[in-house]
Amino acid sequence: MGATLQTIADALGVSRSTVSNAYSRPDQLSPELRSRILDTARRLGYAGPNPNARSLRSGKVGAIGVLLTANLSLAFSDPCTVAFLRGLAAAAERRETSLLLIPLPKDPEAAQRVVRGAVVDAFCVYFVPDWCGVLEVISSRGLPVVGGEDPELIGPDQFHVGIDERAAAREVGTHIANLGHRRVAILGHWLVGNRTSGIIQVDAPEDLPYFVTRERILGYREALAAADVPWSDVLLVNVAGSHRAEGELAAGFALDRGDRATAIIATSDVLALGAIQALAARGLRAGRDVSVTGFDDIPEAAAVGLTTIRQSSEDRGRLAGEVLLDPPTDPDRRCRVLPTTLVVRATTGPAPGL
Amino acid sequence: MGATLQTIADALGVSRSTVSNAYSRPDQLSPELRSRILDTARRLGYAGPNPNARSLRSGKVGAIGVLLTANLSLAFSDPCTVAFLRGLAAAAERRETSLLLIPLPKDPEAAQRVVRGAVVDAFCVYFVPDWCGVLEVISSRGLPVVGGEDPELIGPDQFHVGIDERAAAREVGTHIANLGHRRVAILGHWLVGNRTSGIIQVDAPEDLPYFVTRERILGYREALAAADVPWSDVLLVNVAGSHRAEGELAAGFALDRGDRATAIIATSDVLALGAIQALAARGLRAGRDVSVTGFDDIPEAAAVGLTTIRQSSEDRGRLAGEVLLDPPTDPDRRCRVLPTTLVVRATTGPAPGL
DNA sequence: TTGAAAGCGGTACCAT
DNA sequence: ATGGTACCGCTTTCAA
Repeated sequence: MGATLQTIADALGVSRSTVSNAYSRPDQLSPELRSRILDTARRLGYAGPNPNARSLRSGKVGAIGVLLTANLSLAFSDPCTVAFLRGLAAAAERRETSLLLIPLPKDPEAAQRVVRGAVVDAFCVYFVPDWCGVLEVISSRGLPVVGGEDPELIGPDQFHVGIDERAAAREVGTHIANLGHRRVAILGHWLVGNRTSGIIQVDAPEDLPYFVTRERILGYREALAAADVPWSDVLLVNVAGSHRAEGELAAGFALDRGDRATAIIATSDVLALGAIQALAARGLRAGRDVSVTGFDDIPEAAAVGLTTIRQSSEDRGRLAGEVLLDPPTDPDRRCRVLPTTLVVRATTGPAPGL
Repeated sequence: MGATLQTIADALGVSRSTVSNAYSRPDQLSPELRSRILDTARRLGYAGPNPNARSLRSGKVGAIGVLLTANLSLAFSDPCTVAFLRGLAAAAERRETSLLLIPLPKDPEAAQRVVRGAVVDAFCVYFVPDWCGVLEVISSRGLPVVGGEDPELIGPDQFHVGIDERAAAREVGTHIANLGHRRVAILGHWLVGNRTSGIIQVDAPEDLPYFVTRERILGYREALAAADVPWSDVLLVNVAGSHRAEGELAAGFALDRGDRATAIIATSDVLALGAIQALAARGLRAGRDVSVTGFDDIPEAAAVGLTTIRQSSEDRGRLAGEVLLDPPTDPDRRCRVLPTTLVVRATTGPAPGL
């Protein structure tokens, strides 16, 4: 406590450099002197070089910053995010690197401040709205970034690891259209920034703020349009969260009206599971009365027979970590697109009356 | 990139202090000058004060270090750990604080090095073996710690947030003994340090390396002893992990032998769920043929009717964060013991033949 | 092998 | 309101 390199140096009558070397470059001094130094340090209660000072000097911290929208606690509720972090963590620990989980304030200015001030060597952005400007801050700090969101990340220190969100969503849309559904509702998590769930009208989905949900919506729209289901006929429900209960609530908007939807497309499995609950509560059966699809293929999806898109969030996290920890020199490998599969199970079936 | 405070100062012919103030203390200079500074900074691609340098000088980082044993990725697999982190995160984000998730190497020396080098303001230790010496490193760094493990943490900067592990375990043991069970097996996660599951003999549980499992084992032993079940009759199985599959495997050791156990006590719900699977695979029913107990009361426990100890890992995490973020002045509040309850459900019943 | 000195990029106190 | 000037604690040439 309170002891510094100098303290030890003085106590032994050696120079600071030597003490520093005793910790950071053992080969630069005699083993004997080194052990004398280490002993004295222990005796004086010196904990070793101050990490702050060391990283200021060396420019390395040993941590990668993970940018997560809004509440961190939510990150730990969502199975997909947890899987992603698990993969990322696996990659990080192999290099004795830590993960700095950074809660991003809602206010863009505050968000930027936080990103500017994070003590890290690199960033991983996960589910961050386009407008908050954190990518700009990162690049102005000159730090590497990997994102699953913006495939336009292509600078020398910028990487992309993700899936083809739009193509995957298109598969879902096509599947639903092929089954003859014409009254379709889409439950989208955080389609818009506000905090309340409800029906919204989005004439231009290309302007939605979150890359992931935006792309998925665009994919659904493309597929439905190809099957002559006009976008204006599609009911869009914004879901202000990623919990099952919110999915259940949101599904209610699609179910409790005269022209009940015959198909509910959810942008995540968690929401879809909620929708299935909503059906059950109304005496309806998923796959017969109303078709339901999800996205992600979390473990529970298989258990309830949910039709969904399979992706491996864990792989995605792992790859993101690896890309950051030893950056590929080959520019082609700076952008990785992982595979997805449409998994058709029991919750989708022909539109009733066909 | 490459621009510093000085760069901006020179460009405007003002002093570094002023530029610094423009960022850190807006009230110390005229709004006009401030905006001129900020503009120039933007123009010159200056990202704002270097976080490393700032934290070296100010002594604050805005992050709390979370020490997790072995693989971080495991932390994200275990529902209990995830819940704990969720609570911790909730407390942290309220103060614009980040969480540095630190994977602790197996090797004690490496572990200490990592802890010594972590750029944080405080630590939270979660499931760390006694012998690795990280607590000592933390205290020599003079940083606050909160742990759920060692209630002996009582220094002015040391806090404890946990449950009475032993008393809770004692309740389980008493419950099992009261049901008449005499052939008892205990599945314990990480009872010993090695990486393989199997039957072990532990004559002195008080020497087990992990606080949490040690206390629980001691609690079980006390309760069983009080009911005249000698410790030497109890089958102890070490489980090298915290996955359901490992619980299933471990339960096999207790089931596939002549004097099959009539009760399986697991130190966590996840293991208990695995044990129930092991029973099913052998055509046995939990609660009738063999009683099973868990610990934690994770959501799935209720679903399968598991008898267990209820605790709130999320509360624990939240409280740990709060204690670190604004330390109680009252010494009594430096040690918080959260409540637990024995929840008796369907997986425990009278010993067969009674 | 060891030591001296110059930063790394800021912040904070004290003048002005 | 702005500037001057010590540091913060360590690493890193370079010289001895």
